[in-house]
Amino acid sequence: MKLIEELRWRGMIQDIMPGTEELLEKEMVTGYIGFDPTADSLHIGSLVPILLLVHFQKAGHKPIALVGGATGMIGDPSGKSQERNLLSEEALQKNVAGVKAQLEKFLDFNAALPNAAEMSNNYDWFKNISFIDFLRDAGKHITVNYMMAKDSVKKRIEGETGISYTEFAYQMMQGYDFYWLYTHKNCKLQMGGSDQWGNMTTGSELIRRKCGGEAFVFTNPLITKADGGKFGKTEGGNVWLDTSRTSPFQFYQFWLNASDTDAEKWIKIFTFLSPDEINPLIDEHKSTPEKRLIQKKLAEEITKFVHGNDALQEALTATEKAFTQKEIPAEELSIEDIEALQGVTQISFAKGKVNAEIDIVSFLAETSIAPSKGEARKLVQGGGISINRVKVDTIDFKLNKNHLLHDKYILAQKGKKNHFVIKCA
RNA sequence: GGGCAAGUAGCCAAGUGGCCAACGGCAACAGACUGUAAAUCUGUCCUCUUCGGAGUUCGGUGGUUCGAAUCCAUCCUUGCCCA
Repeated sequence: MKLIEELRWRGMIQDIMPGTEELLEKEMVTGYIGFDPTADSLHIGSLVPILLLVHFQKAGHKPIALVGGATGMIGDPSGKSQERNLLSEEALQKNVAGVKAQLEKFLDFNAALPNAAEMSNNYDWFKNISFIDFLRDAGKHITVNYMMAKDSVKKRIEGETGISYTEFAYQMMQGYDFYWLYTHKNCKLQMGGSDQWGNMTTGSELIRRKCGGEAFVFTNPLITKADGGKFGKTEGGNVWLDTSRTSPFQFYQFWLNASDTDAEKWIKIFTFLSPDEINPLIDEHKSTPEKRLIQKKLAEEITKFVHGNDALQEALTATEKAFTQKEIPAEELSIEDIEALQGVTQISFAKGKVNAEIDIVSFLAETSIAPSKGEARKLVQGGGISINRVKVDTIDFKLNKNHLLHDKYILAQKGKKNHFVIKCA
């Protein structure tokens, strides 16, 4: 399958400029995607652009991952109804470093390849451009009328918060990035989320007006959930690509928990499986949905892609112990079983307090399973807490040394899906 | 610089002197049902709590009043119009 054809099938193309497909079939194209350093780790929202770059490179083209060290200092108004706070410079540098390190894992930078991936930081060229130069060099070629017609800007102008000059100028910077890459790296294509369409076309417009060049863009649809909720959020917040923030087990669980409709769409987007592999899976899932074949395959593939096979195996084992074997009484679990719960939230607790007997409310608050005693009480009263796989049905429940498994562990569950291993020493 | 309008809990949004920790919706969390799904129903949802309460809120600050999110003054922020 040709690249664009495949991406269309996967549902990864929202808008595409006419001529893009022809260009990609004609020659090896250099294309880029920009990543915002808004945090020091990427989260799964960035997976789609990452995957786009990987597909792009697999198809024989040359990907550039651009980290927005300069643009991150300004703030993109796209999709924001409010002016944003500026990040401090140190925070930004830390973020740039973190994001860069993660991106490096997914692309092939082997310089021997004709289409070796490259990494750039737009701070490298922006730091040397003076304001006057920029106004004369770039600003002169784009009219304010053109800039104001962009959705991201229009919404803010029509809304009641307005838009600062700083954020208004953002699209010029992103446009200049494209122009710079076009002239210095022969980069003719920009990809990105559909909310970036306006910023991206400003770039190809700038290239056309400044040097009569032709540059193309296409966007992927933003990932949504069928129930309208925000993609990439769990009880614990964002799902990150950094294992110290989101363990492989939690990462795997996120995908496993996808609803049927979402899983069917997501498996095309987030895995490299071919139609021949995916279509039968979808059919089988329709006849036996309770097996959740799509969810399992999706979770396996994407966990392996992001964290590697070892991490996937750990996640699978932990899932097995925590969910599949949940009928086994906690007392019969071996030390190995408990320690296999890798990635489940681990908490240390003073053994002395358990030996001395502690009430459930204090225990939950002190282990910060519940944020406060009041919350702990409400959770217990609502039937949301289990200790060693037995539901706690009274707030008078007390923990003592008889609850210690193998003399040091306590298993706790908040709700159906949040497991905790409390290690007492 | 002048005139007008707005600022309420994570978001949207009601409330225009006591019955207000503040209607309603969304999001979120927990329960039932289920397939660790969807839909539906139930509870919680400012903070802490010995569950009896206690404390801190309605852009900021001062004031009027027995009593203010609500009235007055002033300041800040934002939008619109005029110069």
